[in-house]
Formats: sequence, C-alpha cells, structure tokens
Amino acid sequence: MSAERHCVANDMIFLESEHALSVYLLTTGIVRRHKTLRDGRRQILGFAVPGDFIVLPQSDRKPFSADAIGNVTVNKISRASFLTFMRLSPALLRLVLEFTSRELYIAQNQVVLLGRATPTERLLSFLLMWRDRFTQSETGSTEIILPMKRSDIADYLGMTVETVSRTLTKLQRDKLIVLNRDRVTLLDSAQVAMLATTQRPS
Amino acid sequence: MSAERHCVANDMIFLESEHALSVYLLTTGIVRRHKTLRDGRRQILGFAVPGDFIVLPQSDRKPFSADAIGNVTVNKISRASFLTFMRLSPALLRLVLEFTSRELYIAQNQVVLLGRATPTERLLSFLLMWRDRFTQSETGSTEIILPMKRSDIADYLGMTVETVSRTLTKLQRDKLIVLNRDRVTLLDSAQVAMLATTQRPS
DNA sequence: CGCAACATTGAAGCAGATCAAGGCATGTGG
DNA sequence: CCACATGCCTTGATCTGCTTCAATGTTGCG
Repeated sequence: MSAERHCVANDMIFLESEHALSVYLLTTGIVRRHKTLRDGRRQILGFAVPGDFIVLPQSDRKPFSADAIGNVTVNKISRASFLTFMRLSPALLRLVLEFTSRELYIAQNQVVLLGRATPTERLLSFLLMWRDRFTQSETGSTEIILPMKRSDIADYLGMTVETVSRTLTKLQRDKLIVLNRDRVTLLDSAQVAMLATTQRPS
Repeated sequence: MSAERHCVANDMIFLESEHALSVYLLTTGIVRRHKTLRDGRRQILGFAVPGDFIVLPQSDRKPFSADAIGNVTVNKISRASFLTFMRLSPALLRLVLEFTSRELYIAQNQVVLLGRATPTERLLSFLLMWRDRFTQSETGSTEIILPMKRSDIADYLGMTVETVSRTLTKLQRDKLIVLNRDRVTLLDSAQVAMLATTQRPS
C-alpha cells in the first residue's frame, strides 16, 4: 500500500467540491472537518486526531471540507489502491467499518447536542468528549487543552463565539471549571458529567 | 443465517439501555430511531424505511431507542450469528459498511441542519430528503406523504411542533407547497431545492 | 512598542419557545 | 344520526435566551 508521508501546515487539504481522490490517515496534529454554506455559515462536523482517517472512500459522495489546525502530518493513499487493498483484506475492511461506526456514533451524539441540548450542556459535553478523545489518557489530569479557536468550538456546537465565551465564564463563576487561555481545568468532574447530557463513545 | 420474521405494531422494539442483542432488518413500515434525555427532551435521529437495518452491531455501544410508526415487519437475526456471518462473508461486510457510510452521511447532513439552518431550510431539506428516501421513486409525483406526526418532525429537526406548523403554513402562503393533512405537494421543486441548504444522499 | 488576531463583555433586538386557546378530523356511545 | 370526546394540528400572545452589534481586553509577535 504505497503510502506517502505528507506534511501540511495550516493548509486546506481538500474541498468538499472535489471528490475525494485520496484517503488520508492523520499521523500528527489536528484536522477539522466542516461544511460551509454559500453564505458563509459553517458547521464543523468534527475534529480528527492522530490515528483517524480524515476522509474515507464513501462511494462518490462529497461529504465535507477539511483543514489543519496547526501543523499536521498525514499518510496519503490513493483512493483506488486503498479500495483494492480493502477488497483483498477483510481485516482492513473491518477496521474501516469499525472506524465508520464510531464516527456514526459520534455524529449521532452531536445531533442530540445540536437538536436538544442547552449551551451549557453542549460545552460540558464537548469538554468531556475532547478530554477523552484527545488528551492522551493522562489519567487523573483534569486539565484539558483546547488547540482550536473559540470560533471552532462555536461552529462545532452550533452557537456563536459570544455564547461560547459567555457560557464558559458562567461555568467558571459556578466553580465548575477554570479557564486559562487554551486550557480548561475541570473542578468537579462528577458534576460536569452530570450536567453534560451525552454519553461519550466507549 | 436464521432470520425470524417478526410483526410489530406501534411497539417499542428496543431501548437504548439494553445492548442490542439482535440485528433487525426492516421489511415493511417505518421505524423512528431516537434518543430521549431524562427530562423528556427527545431527539429523533432518523426514520428507517424498508431495506434499512434498524440497528447494527456497533461493538458494545448503546446508541438509541427505536419504535414503530404504524405497523412494521422486520427480519430479526441474532447479533452473534450476524457477526459470524459477517466474518465469513466479505460481501456482507461490504454491504454493512456501505449502509453505515450512508447513515454517517445522512447524520452529518442532519448536523449541518441542526447547527446552522433556519426553520425554513430545515423543513424544506426534510421534505426533499423524505421524498427521495421514502416515496418509491414515483418520478414526476410532487406529492409527499408524511406518515409521522408533526411532533416527530419537530423532534427530528430540533424545533417545537408550533414552529413546524407555523413554518409549513408560511411556506404554503409563499406558494412553495400545498398542505393537506399528512400530504405535502411541492409547487416549485427548483425553488425548494434552492432554499434547502443540504444536499441529499446519492 | 504597536499591530493583529483572538477573546471577553455589554447593550439591544429578535427569532423561536412557551403558554394558551381554538379548529378539525376520527371514533364511540346513546 | 347526532352529541361528545379525543388526538392532533394550527393560530395567537407573550416571553426569554441567543444572536447581533459594538466596544474593550488580552496575548503574541514583527
């Protein structure tokens, strides 16, 4: 499987308009996947962390755009050869299915968040999700690093930057978290988990 | 693959709390999948139509509840034997992957809808989606049958029944649709597609 | 230092939620 | 066959919370 190693810095990786010609496996850094409407409204679908596929060869749909937050490195495999390999190897097929199922699960949780959760619930769920997803299982550590901007969080949670900011400061006033630029410390994990509506992926 | 044929009428099929012990393939009728929070807020994740899997064996997650709208018949296969069969047959594996990918695509469109679309855009996108999904490709027919209640639509689109109703009547005033109980006729499909933000699955 | 980018805070406006009432089918029993 | 009940949908009035608009604060970097 001829995989090239690529290095991208704050660059657009691909647009949703172009049919994905390659499969990318993220090795380091963070990538955000989003859809942007004509008038500029943006919805972030998720953040890919190392080990994630950025896009999968889902027949001929054009699902979203993706770009890097900071510096990233990816393994790039041509779509064609990836498909061939998937055809030959049921193990790879299973891996891809497992990944896709997990993505579906996450997306469905996001749907609940966007459809029915309050700003506070969204933020807290996001913090927990991000802690479990990104923080390299530094167990015990309650400090969460948020490498993305507030506007990214807003566009992920379907709110405005202002509401994100206000909600975070409110949570700080309520002694649930401590804010520190791009760091957030959970003061009462139990309470936070209580207030966050959504379960996190296993 | 020992598949039993089951008949269910307006019944809860399974709860999100129980780990899915079976795989269900919907043969006739419509099933709604949803998550309900403790306080009663409900978010419908989607409507399954004949040919859809209702739930897939996604490791040990407990994704959602499902129940029937009207009468449905399903093929029920035990989770264990389905997994075995999937292990033996790459073709089935590929089918399941294809189905899951489509679900993911649909879920991601729903995320955009819930995160960034106006009530009008949500309703119109929903109508188009439902037309393509459910109406058995009666091409040319612009009449869409909505077998679900307004409250189901509301819970699918993250709004209230009242807003659904008001938005529909507004669309009728604007000569885009005609309402008739559980039937909706699109008067200007081109305009409707224009105003609906989301693309439909291929 | 001084600019640029991002974050926070404040004030005002408005869209959608909530609360409340009425309408319109379908079904049931007298 | 009509009176009434029930379930669902629609419509109206009010209210609230989020967005919008605007200003100020903070951090990092040339």
